[in-house]
Amino acid sequence: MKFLDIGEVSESSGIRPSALRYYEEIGLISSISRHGLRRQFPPEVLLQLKLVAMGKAAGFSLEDISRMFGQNGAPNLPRAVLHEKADDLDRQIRQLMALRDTLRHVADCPAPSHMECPTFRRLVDVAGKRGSIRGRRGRAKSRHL
Amino acid sequence: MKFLDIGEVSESSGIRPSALRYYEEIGLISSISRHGLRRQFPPEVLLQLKLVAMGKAAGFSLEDISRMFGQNGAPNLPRAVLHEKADDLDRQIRQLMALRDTLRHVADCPAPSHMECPTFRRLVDVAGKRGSIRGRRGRAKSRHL
DNA sequence: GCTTGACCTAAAGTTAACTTGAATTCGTAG
DNA sequence: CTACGAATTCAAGTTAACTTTAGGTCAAGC
Repeated sequence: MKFLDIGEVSESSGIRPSALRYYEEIGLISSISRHGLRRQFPPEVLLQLKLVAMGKAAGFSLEDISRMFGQNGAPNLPRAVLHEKADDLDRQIRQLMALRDTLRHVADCPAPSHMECPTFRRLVDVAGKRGSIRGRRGRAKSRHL
Repeated sequence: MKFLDIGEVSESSGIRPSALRYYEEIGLISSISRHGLRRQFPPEVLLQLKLVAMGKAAGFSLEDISRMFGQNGAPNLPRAVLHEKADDLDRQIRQLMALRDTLRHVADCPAPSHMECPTFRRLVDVAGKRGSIRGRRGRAKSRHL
């Protein structure tokens, strides 16, 4: 039984102990037992935390993330919903690629006002004309489980 | 001179008037004049808001975004920094793709515990072993302009 | 046995990004 | 000219995701 205490988990995940305690409090991860007062984490927690990091990078709330991969690592969302989320991610990826290209363009284009540069405008106009740009926080929550 | 008032901007951007006022307050966008009390926005504001949406989807703070594309639409960051941000985005895109694939995998894989599924573990292990996973908020701000 | 360092809890504080509410001001249509 | 609706300001409230602080606990090494 090689369990990790919070300092080790923090060290190798790069997440602060206070955040790890918070994650446990909200049920995102869980420690397996205590050694005295100290939480003992199973090694899989590191993989879970990686998933959490990916979810955060995608802008999901911790609540969404724990619904996607229940503390056990198994999702408690129906397949269809997971596929929807994957589709959302595809849209978001296209947006990020557009932003990346835009950034590189503005870094290199010598035009004084980008607003009139056709290349710039074309870049910005990628990623779907209407809708589907799910906000990163707030009301979006009420819209999709 | 066809200017837009806040309701029209809100309507066609999907952003609430209160948010638009907030954006103006923090200098992210700016109205050109007033008609009575009412703000008049130039049409380019819609393009700017699209940029803002892309930046938000990437997890940048509004402050970061306004540094990237000053209210004029011209960035006030040096080229090198912009390229760095583009590189960050590339890393993030790879992460989102990994998450997307993971999501599709868990939706379809019938294994009871994903933690032991090799396909699952491989998917999660994409996107760089160490570092570079810039947090979405908080201390990261102090790290990179 | 005592100290030390890593951990603990509970409660309060922080920040970004908005939203809400209350009281007020316009311009336009009738 | 008056009423209406869309906008305005300013202050206060909200939420997620943590961090900070204060005071306490414990196991391991000397």
